Amino acid sequence: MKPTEEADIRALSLFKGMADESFEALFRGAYVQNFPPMIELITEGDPCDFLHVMVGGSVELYASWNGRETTMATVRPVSTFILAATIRDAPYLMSARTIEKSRIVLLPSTDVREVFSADPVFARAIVDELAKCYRGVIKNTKNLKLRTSIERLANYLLRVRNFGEDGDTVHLSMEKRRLASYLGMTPENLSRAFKTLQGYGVEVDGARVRINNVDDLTNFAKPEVLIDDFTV
Amino acid sequence: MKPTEEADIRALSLFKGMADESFEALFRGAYVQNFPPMIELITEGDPCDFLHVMVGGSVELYASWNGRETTMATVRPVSTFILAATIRDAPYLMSARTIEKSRIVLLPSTDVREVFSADPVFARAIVDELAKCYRGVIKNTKNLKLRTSIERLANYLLRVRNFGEDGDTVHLSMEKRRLASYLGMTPENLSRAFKTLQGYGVEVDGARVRINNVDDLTNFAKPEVLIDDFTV
DNA sequence: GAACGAATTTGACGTAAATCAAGTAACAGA
DNA sequence: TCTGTTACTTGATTTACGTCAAATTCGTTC
Repeated sequence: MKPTEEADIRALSLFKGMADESFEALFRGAYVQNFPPMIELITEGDPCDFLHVMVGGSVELYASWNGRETTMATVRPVSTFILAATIRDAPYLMSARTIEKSRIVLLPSTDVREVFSADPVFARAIVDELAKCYRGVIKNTKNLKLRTSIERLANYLLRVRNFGEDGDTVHLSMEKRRLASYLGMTPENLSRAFKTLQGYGVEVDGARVRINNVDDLTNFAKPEVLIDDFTV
Repeated sequence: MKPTEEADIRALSLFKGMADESFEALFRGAYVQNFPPMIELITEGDPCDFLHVMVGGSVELYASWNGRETTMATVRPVSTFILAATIRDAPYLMSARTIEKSRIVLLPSTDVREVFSADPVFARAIVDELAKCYRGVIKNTKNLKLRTSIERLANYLLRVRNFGEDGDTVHLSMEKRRLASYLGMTPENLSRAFKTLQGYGVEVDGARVRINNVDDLTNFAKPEVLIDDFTV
């Protein structure tokens, strides 16, 4: 692991406050690996052997049933994934594959659970992280059950937008078909949803999206802290 | 609080292993209250002052947005709700109302957080509980995104059924309109979904449901551990 | 047990979204 | 630069689901 990477990981809220010796104990048994794109990292149902820490690239978490598949989340550096399975020593509920070339630190689950027992600061951080993740999924459920697909897209755009003088812009950070799946719709429907949002000043050019009239779109999307603000 | 109630609460996985003095410290500031039906206990967005422990009755957790409303869960004794908000000292993401006359123990959030810091066994139990809740919500998301409403109903029936010699039966433990909302559909559609499942041997008579051909229904529903088994 | 109101069911209909089938644009590799 | 592949878009169609309105059932109160 490169020193800058270690510093980045150490700065994560999950590891920030913990004692140095705990951090060392945790990362002593760590593997760092580089993966090519489209590699299946974990498979749902498999036992959970490692806590994963992203340090480069991007990873898609997805789930399947009966031949269907849906994107649950995309993970980017620097962050961890599959904390809950690690803690409970339970099988993965989701699969993960690299989207692009990715660099990932693998922490043996047993080490995580050991350090958890030994370091109360780490324990507290894990609880905070888990509670945050839980609340994130609850918000996602509200989003899915209370909104139409067009409303979900509109709120997504508002959430990931970059503010600008002459209106706001969005760089779609994933392929449209993946975004569609994440938002719970088909690629065809996403395409049409973008068309509908043209009526609210949304202009699409490949992965570039312009929001020409933020008020109009906001008025339509009705974003709300308890659904769309992932910091609360 | 009645002694039998205290024993029931003590037996919850969340409180089972903790030291007696921690348990006492936690329940010293507790209120026990009886609520009539249809009382709004908590409102989404409000600050979280208490961890709630159900000891009698039943409570609906629901969420609203833009005039729409959806049932997120129903809680029954003996169990807790809104642990994540308590831990993070964050606003409620869901509202709660009593469905029937209910008896609830209210633990001040500050006490929960204090005892959490003092008792590592309790801390560990909270982490376990949170991880379990998190995984429950993930399963729910998979259910919503990967299945049609009829498939969700079929799997719900299989999950809550009581096994019997001459086929299995289900007692619907909530009104159909609430079940519909929980499953992400309208009451009208639930009614029609039941009709569709007649073709797979499902017979409905009020809140009583008979599953005449378990194999047929299972074959259609394709239940799966990683979605439908809430113990894993 | 009669009467009321609420929940549920049913049917007709409208809307949202998935599917199917081309076609077009973007992109990677030769 | 050409070429094959993949993603994206568009239109036509089907399916799933929601809405509306009316009946029917159910449970509760008097």
